[in-house]
Amino acid sequence: MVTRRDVARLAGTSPAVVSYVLNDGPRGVAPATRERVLHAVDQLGYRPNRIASSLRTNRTMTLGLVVPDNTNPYFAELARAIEDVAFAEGYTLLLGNATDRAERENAYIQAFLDRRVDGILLIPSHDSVAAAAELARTGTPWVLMDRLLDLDGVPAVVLSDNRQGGRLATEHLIGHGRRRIACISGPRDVRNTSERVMGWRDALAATPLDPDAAPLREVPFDRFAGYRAARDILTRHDEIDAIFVASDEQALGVMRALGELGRTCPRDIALVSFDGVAASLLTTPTLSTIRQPVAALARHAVARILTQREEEPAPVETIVLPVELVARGSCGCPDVSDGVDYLDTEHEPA
Amino acid sequence: MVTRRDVARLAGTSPAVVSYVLNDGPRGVAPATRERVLHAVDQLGYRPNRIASSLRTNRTMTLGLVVPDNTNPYFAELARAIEDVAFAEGYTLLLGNATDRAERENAYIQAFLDRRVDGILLIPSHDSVAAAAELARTGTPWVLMDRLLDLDGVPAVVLSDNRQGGRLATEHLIGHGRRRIACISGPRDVRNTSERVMGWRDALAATPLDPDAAPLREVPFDRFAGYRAARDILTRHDEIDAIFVASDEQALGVMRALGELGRTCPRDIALVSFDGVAASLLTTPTLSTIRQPVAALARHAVARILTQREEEPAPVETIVLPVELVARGSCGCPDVSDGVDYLDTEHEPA
DNA sequence: TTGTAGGCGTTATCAT
DNA sequence: ATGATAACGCCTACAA
Repeated sequence: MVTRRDVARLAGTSPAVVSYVLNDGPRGVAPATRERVLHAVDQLGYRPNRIASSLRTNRTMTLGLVVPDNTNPYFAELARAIEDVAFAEGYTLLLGNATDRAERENAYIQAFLDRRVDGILLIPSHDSVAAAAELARTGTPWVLMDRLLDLDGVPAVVLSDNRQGGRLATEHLIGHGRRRIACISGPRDVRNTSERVMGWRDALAATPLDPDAAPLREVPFDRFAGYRAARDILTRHDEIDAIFVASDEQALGVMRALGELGRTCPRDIALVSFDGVAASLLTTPTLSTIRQPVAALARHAVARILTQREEEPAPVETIVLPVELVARGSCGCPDVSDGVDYLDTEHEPA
Repeated sequence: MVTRRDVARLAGTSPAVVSYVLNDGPRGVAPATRERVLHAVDQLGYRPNRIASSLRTNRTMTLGLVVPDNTNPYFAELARAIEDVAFAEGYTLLLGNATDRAERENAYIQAFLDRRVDGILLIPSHDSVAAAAELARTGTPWVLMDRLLDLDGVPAVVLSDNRQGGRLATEHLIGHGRRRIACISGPRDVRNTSERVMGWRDALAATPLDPDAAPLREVPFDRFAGYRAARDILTRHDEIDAIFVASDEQALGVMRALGELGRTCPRDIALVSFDGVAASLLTTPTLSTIRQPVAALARHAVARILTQREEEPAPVETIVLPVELVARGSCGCPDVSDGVDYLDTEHEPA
């Protein structure tokens, strides 16, 4: 391994000077020396050892991200957005998949802490975070994403306006003349989900349906669960003419169920879901959905961590970003029927 | 920050002994002392600093993974499988999204090398890997995954039997009585793709179609490209009655195109695709596909890296794993039509 | 069985 | 402007 020493020797100077050149400071270096150093670095193919540097500076230029399930397209897209902004800031991302299990979530947080990451972004799998105390103890900057939590000492939360999204979706269905609107939502111990349900209830006030008696299923965030819930609702409640689904993933399963039950979307059952993942453009009909501002969420979360490093106080704050209804085919709006629109569609999250 | 020193002081012993206890060696510790140390560790909530440890031992217990696009479900599932086995071995995964760009792929490899990861798993975005030389120079264990490469000094490659897969898929379509079978494949500079095309050509020998003249489109690995290619083929070649699509992602776009063009799948156009991602279970009809052995690929790749660390010689090897045809609705086999099968389906990769 | 000390490759301070 | 040198926290060979 080639170290700074070797470079210094070849350039006829001292190791410290090599650092000054490579780090542009904290002290100046004579142009001639600088030149010799740069040349030696090049010749030897020297690359500073970031481990040693981290030990010394207490910075790893690494961020840790824990997601409930990387295989879920929404988290995949969010992770990618986060990685993009982290990369642009010179950071590398450690990734942890909790696979929806608390122990694993915890194990990852510990692993990240042990590796002295500069910050942790956490999308919690459940309503509580076992490692929260540990997190607070070490003083590592962290933010909670996507979901609220009943927890003291959370420095910051970055999420979408879930309630507003649920309301927008449901109101839009009402605008299409639907009055019997069911809801398929995520597990009850995930807070963003109950917010979406509240939005749905808010909007239901304008319909004959009793918000407290309307069909509601709280099931896991995957297609299979969505599929099952839809079959269950539709076989029991014949009057239903629309469903608000709390995630695109679940909506995919719902569409499959509609097909099997001989119901046509949107004619018999209209649908609006939540998230706005790329896959929502590929169903038939295309999925109307509440788009979450993925890129903006990522930007805020990373920015928050980075500033937290520098300044001292770190005021507690909750950042709620607005969502947007994307009306396509599944709600009854015109579908993108001839490839033209479809071809030109930019599906980069805003 | 609490260090080993603090623990030693509280336990009334020396820092070295603390290490011996925590690492189970290399020397024994008297039971009584061990007890006191463990107690002190617990009381202080001490966690060893892995940065310091890494500097000393030259091991980071971290692996780097570079994928072309984490948003592609196949890579997401593969990444997850890799992470699973790495985690089980006590390793944490650094994730790099190349977003299909060579500079970014390169930047990530460099970033991983600088962080002294214990090994790198690389799914190359293109036909060449700029950082290959660097990789060889540092001696960091690495494996190539998913795609072959014309490259000297690649220590190991782990991939599926792409050609066999292409053949299986096409032969199955022929078994359904199809004779005019087009192919939508990945970009030409991605090698696994051309293998799949070769398999398709192999099987075409049993049909009236001239393998060299049969409709073939080589387009990017995303739905939109698949969509466009399908429209293009179907509007030009009226005789086509089946398509072998080189990835599930592209097949999703193909299905959308079929719908828009008024062709029914599988009646008018039968489809078999490649990868076997979870999403292939949710289309209507469900997608017949060549399933890649994701978990096995992950196991082999990680195992290879881990053994490479320990032993010296590291013989060059190419590990080709067999694929499997999953016959569902899109090829003309019975679809999973009433939820029962569907509900019980285990879609965990084998 | 236990304590001491050298060194991993940096960074940054202190003299020169 | 530059050269030496003391940490950073841990591991382990060596001496006691």
